[in-house]
Amino acid sequence: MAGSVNKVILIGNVGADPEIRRTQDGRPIANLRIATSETWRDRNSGERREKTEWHNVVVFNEGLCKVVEQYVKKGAKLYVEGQLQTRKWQDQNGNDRYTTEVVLQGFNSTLTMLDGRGEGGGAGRGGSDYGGGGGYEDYDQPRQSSGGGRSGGQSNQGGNFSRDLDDDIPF
Amino acid sequence: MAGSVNKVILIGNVGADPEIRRTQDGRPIANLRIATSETWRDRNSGERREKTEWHNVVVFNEGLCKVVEQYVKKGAKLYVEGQLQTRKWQDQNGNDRYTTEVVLQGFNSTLTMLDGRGEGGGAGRGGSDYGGGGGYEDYDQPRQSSGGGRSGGQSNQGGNFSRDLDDDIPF
Amino acid sequence: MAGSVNKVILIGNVGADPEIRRTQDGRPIANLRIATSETWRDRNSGERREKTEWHNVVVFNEGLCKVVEQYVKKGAKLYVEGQLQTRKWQDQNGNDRYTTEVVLQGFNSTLTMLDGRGEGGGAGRGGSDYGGGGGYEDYDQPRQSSGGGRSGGQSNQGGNFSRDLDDDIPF
Amino acid sequence: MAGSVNKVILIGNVGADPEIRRTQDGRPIANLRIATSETWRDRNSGERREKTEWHNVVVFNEGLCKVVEQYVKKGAKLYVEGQLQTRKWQDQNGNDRYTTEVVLQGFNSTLTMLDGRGEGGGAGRGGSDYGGGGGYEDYDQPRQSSGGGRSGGQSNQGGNFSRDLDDDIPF
DNA sequence: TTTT
DNA sequence: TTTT
Repeated sequence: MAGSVNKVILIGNVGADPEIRRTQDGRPIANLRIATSETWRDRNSGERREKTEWHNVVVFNEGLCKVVEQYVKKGAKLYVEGQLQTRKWQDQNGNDRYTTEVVLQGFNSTLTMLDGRGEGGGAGRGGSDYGGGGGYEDYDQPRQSSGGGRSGGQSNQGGNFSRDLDDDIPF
Repeated sequence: MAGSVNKVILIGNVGADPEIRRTQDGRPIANLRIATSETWRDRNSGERREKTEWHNVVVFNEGLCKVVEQYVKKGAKLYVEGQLQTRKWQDQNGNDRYTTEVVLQGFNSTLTMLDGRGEGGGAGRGGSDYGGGGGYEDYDQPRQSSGGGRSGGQSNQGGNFSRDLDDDIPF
Repeated sequence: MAGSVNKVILIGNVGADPEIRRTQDGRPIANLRIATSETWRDRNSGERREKTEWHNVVVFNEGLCKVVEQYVKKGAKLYVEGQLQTRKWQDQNGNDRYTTEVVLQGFNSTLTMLDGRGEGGGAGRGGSDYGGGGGYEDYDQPRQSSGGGRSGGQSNQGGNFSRDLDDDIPF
Repeated sequence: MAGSVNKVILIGNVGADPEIRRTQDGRPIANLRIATSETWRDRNSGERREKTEWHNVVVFNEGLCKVVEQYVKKGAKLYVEGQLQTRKWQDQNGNDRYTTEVVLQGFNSTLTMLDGRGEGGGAGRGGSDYGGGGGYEDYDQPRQSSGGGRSGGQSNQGGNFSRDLDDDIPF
């Protein structure tokens, strides 16, 4: 289907220390429970009311898994951006069951810490600085370079381009 | 909890004509199935691959329900913006089951038609023009008016403010 | 034009205490400067680099203005959701100039505080509880009520609908 | 700054055939004008009113530039996701001027065609299938492979991970 | 002018 | 199970 978008944006708190597992070939998968909540004042009683929603978040992106592993603890406030995905499974009676998750995988997923908790001071976004994850690693590579860079067929790690304010590009 | 966000944005196609039901007190509820899909080229085989995800969308907003009722048909391409919500129910064996839906309810939900199908040419957004739905009905009311307008206690339907380009506000 | 979306989402810090002005007819307008920044590691030098972007945010929504007035101070971390808007003005030489701002106005604007600074404990979202702002005021009013509620033609302030987990609606 | 988000989402129509220029080292830059508009009914006169907003969109992402070059024409309806960026320049009198643009650059930018115009039937998203642009090229590469894949230092084009429905990962 |  |  041409022209499709599937995006979830959450800001909420992590309900428990994340679980991190590994696939047989060693890739990490992190599972998070994130709570969002709304408060409002009941129109009749005037009481304050609150409703909390719990979200299952699954992180496949390797760089973001490292961020989760190192920094995310119970209670942390996070911004996450991912996709909705429903997977089918069988319960012990062989009945089909469905679970919907927010999946962070691929180039347009993000996880950002919104408080300082559990950190030395850094933060995690898009896997930057963490090695594996579609981040800004080549954001500032030299554009003038002729030998390597993006001209080859193999090195476009994320497809980013750099643009400095003092750039000589006339636009 | 202070500072929480729960937002889903989908662009996709409607899988079937929507069902619209009514509660006992007459409020409409529309249910939609929306498909989003991703295509990519398999890195090894070079084949084009596609994965489709189906989403349950539930519309509680009355104005948006009217839009759905009048304009949304099978195949329509929609933009929807709502919230993730998981509800618990019991299956026939009394086991707890959970279903996650994208809920359009309240002031920051939107539904917009992205093709002309089934329409005379208009579109539905935020319930504008459809009466009940938190839209722009008062967007351009006269700000100078002293008698009516927003000064009363009952008529601020959505809390919008107007700002014209020729406004005399010095900012 | 049918089917248009104009949305900006920012998470950043406020650069200075907000200015709040009033129009001649008494409506408040809040101006905020919000900084977002990206950090990345330079691919060649290995140095950490940072780029900060400053955004002009204008709040027309009355409820959100109250939140700004009461709680937002220099340094606060905010989530804001609004629209892009470019306005034309003349400089002292009579030349046309253009300024692009993030405008919070109307039903799908949001401002949420992401830290506790400057607050007694509350938070501001969509103007809830603050009177004017398209929030959840009627979110939980009794649907069964026959006397008041949403059954009239004039009182649907925001187009919200309520849905409790223990609702008797069969969906 | 830890925990910052700068995101713009637009759905609108392209006002003119895009201009594509190249930097001195050959990288493409596409400039688009995109119109979004709102319609509402004037509360007093009952007339339908419309306000159109024009956005400057600059595409640095190489894969997305190819999509623009090949498929985007005047009148096309697009979904774009990028960042706000204000650049400073000098007018002919040496005065500082500022222009704010929506920049598509890097891993979390997207451009998707929402109509079939000017296309054979395909669509452009995240540069998928178009070579350079942070798309899904390696979405489905074999995870079991030991020789190539993501283990080397050169081939992680976007940092995506694959997850099939029939995956043997126990989660 | 914020923040880390 | 989080947070305010």
